[in-house]
Amino acid sequence: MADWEDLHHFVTLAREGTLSAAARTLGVDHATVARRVAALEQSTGLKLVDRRARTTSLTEDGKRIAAVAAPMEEAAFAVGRAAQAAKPGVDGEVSISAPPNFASSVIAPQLTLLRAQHPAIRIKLIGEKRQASLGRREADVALRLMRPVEAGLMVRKIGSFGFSLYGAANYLEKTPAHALSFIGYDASMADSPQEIWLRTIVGEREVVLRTNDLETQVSAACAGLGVAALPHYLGDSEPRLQRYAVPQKPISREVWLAVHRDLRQVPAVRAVMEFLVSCLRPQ
Amino acid sequence: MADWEDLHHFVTLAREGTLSAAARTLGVDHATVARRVAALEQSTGLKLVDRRARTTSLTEDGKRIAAVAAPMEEAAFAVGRAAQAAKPGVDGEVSISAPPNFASSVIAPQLTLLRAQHPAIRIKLIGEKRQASLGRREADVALRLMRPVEAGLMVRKIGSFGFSLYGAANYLEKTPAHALSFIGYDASMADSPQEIWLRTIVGEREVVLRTNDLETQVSAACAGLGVAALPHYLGDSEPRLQRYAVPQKPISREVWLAVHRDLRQVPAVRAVMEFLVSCLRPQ
DNA sequence: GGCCGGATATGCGAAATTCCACGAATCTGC
DNA sequence: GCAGATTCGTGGAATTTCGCATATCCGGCC
Repeated sequence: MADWEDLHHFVTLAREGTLSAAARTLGVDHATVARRVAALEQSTGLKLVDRRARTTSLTEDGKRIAAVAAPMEEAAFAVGRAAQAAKPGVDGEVSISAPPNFASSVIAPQLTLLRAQHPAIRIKLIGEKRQASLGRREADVALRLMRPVEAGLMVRKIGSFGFSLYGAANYLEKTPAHALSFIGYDASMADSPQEIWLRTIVGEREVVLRTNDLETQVSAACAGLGVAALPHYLGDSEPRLQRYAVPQKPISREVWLAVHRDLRQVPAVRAVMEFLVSCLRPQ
Repeated sequence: MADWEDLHHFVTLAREGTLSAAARTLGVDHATVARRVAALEQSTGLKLVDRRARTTSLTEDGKRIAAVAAPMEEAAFAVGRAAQAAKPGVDGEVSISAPPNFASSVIAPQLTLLRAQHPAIRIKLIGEKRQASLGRREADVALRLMRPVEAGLMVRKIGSFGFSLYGAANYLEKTPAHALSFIGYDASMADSPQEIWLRTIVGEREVVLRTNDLETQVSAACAGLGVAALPHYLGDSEPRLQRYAVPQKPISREVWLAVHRDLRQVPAVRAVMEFLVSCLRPQ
C-alpha cells in the first residue's frame, strides 16, 4: 500500500503543475515533493511525471492516477471541515476571503464590533482577488461579487453597492466635461461590470491611468488626475472627492456570502456570517 | 492540513479496533500507530480515541471523523487498483483467495499449467476461510462458495462440486449402517450446507470427531475412524476411500469467481481468471 | 491466588526524511 | 543578447520518525 502522504504530495503536484508551486501550498521544500513523488512512482511501479528542466508534466499514467486520487483529496478536505465543525463553542479562528478593497474598507473598520461581541473568535481576513476555494478550505467564509457556483456551498445575497464617478472637487470645477480624464482598471479587470460601464462613459476621452488597485485610483483622483469609477463605500468616505453625475444608467454589484455546507452550523462561523451581514446592512 | 498518513493510520485503527491490530495490517509498530493518531489529534485539536489499558475506543468525535475519512480509504484503494491496472503486459503478481482445501487440492496441483502458459505471472495463493476483501485489495481474485455480494465486484459462477460420504474400504465392509460413526465439522462450520446435510444423515448415530480441517477428516476416515462428508474432488482422489451411498438427496456447492471491476481488464488477472475457470472445467 | 496472553505506554538508538544551499537550465523583459 | 527571475536537481547536515525492548496493565484460566 502506498504511503498516503506520498499521494497527497502527488495530488498537489498534479493540481499545481510545478514542484515549486506544490511545495509552497504544502509548506515544504520542493525537494521533498520531488522525493515523495519519486517514492510513489517506486511503490506503484509507474512513471507518473516527466521531469524536464523547467516544467514537470504528468505522464498518461500520472493523469490517470491523479484523476483517481482526486476524490481522496475531496475526502481529506471533508475531514478537515468535519474536524473544525466538531469543535465546540464560539471560538477558534475563522478565515474570511473577500475582495481586497472590500476587506479593508468595509469589513476591517467594523471588526471591533465583532471582537466586542465574540472575544474568543480570531479572524483571518484574506483580501485577494482570486476566488479562494472554500472546498479546499482556503477560507471558511467568502464574500464574492458574483454568485458562487462551487459545489457544496451555501450562498446568500447579503447586499449590494453602487458605483459613481468621483473626482477631486477643484478638478471637477475647472474641467469641462469633454476634457475629463479618466482613471480605470488595467487589463486584468477588463471584463468587470464597472470597467465596462466606465468604457461606455469614457467614449473618445482619455484614460490616463490604469491600475488594478482601487486605493491607487482613489489617491490619483484625489490628486486631480482625473475621475474614477468607485464604489460608493469608497468614494463617499473620502472627503476630498465628490460624485460626478453622468446620464448613463447607474450600476451596482451584488454581494454574496458563501460558506461550505459542512461549516455553516459551526457557532464561530455562524457568528462571523451574522457579522458580515450586519456589515452590509444599510445603516 | 493534517498529514494524510496520520489519517491512514487513524482510519485503520478505527476499523481494526486496537492499536496492535492496526499496526499489523499497516505493517508497522503499534507505537507508530499510537504516535500518528496522537499527531492527528494534535493537528485537529480533537480527542479522537479513549486510551485505556487494554482497549482503545473511539470518542464521538473520533467516530465522526472516521466516518468522514472512510471514503478517503476507498479512494486510496481505488488508486492502488488503478496503479495495478495501468501496468502493461501479462506479468506481475496476482493474488488468489480461496477456501483452504480448495486451494491446496484443486488449484495448487494445476498451477504448473498456468506457469507453463504465462511464465511471467507470479501467483500468491491465499488459502483462508475468512472472505478476503477484494475492495481493499487483500486479494486480486477470489474463489468463493457463495455468490459474493461486495460492491464493485464482477462475479461469475464457474462450476460446482458435489459431496458424498466417504469411508475406508475395510471400515465400510465390516460396519453395519446403524453402527456407523461420523466425522464432521466443528462449530465454526455448523451453518455450512454440507454440515447441515451431514446432520440429516447422522440421525441418532455418533459423531466421533469434529474438526474444521478437511485434511484431518480425510486422514481420520482413511484410518477407519468413521465416514466423512467430503467434496468429490477430495474423496475421489484418495484411493483408500470409497463412497458410501445414502438415500438423502445429494448436495453440491457452487463455485464463484470474483474480481474487482477495476482489475478485470488487467492481462495478468485475466489470465489467472481463465486458468481458474479451466481448473473447474470437468475434465 | 497466581500465571499467562495480549494490549498499551515509554525510553532510546538507528534510520529515514527533511531542510538548506548551491548550481544548471529555461523563460521573460528590456 | 543579456540580466533577472523562476524552476528543477543534488549533496550534506540536522531534525524527525520509526522500530525495538521494556514496563505496566487488564482479563481469563487453571
